[in-house]
Amino acid sequence: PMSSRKRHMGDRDLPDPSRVLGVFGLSLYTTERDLHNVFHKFGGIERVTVVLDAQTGRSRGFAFVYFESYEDAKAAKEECSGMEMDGRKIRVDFSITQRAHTPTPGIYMGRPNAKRTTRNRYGYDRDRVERRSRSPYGKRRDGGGHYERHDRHERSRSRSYTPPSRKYRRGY
DNA sequence: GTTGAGCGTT
Repeated sequence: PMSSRKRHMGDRDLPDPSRVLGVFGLSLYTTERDLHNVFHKFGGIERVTVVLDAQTGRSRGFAFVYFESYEDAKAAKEECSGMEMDGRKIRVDFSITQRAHTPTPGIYMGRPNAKRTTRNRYGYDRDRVERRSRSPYGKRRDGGGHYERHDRHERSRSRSYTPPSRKYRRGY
């Protein structure tokens, strides 16, 4: 929608305005409830999501706030960026992504009713997965739910998908 | 109460 905005040199990759705000630099103790309390003053909110670490369940220090109207999102962004919450200066911007990532993108999950053996204990055959990633099969049988697809939106946004498990495990 | 850059799970 608003992407027809003119872009100039030096106008980097600013996120397109939208109803979704990304909130960064959060304290680990700031909750969705806290965020709602602050942001709802600017208008109707669809939902607030603090992104949690899958392993520990702790906040990863950022969140997404879905407004019902773009105008309210814009106002909230302008008013709240730089504001202090739980001792931390937060940064608020329009979100780049519009939704959470699809859980399992482009991975062959094996035949749904295949036996789980030692080699296949993950619920899918790992060898097949690797084989496929090097040279994908021509025939895809998406109808059977054998393949989980990366949805179009995400695909167009991300050049190379990196599984969260690898991306966020930084040696410790 | 990590010391802190970051764009996402069910």
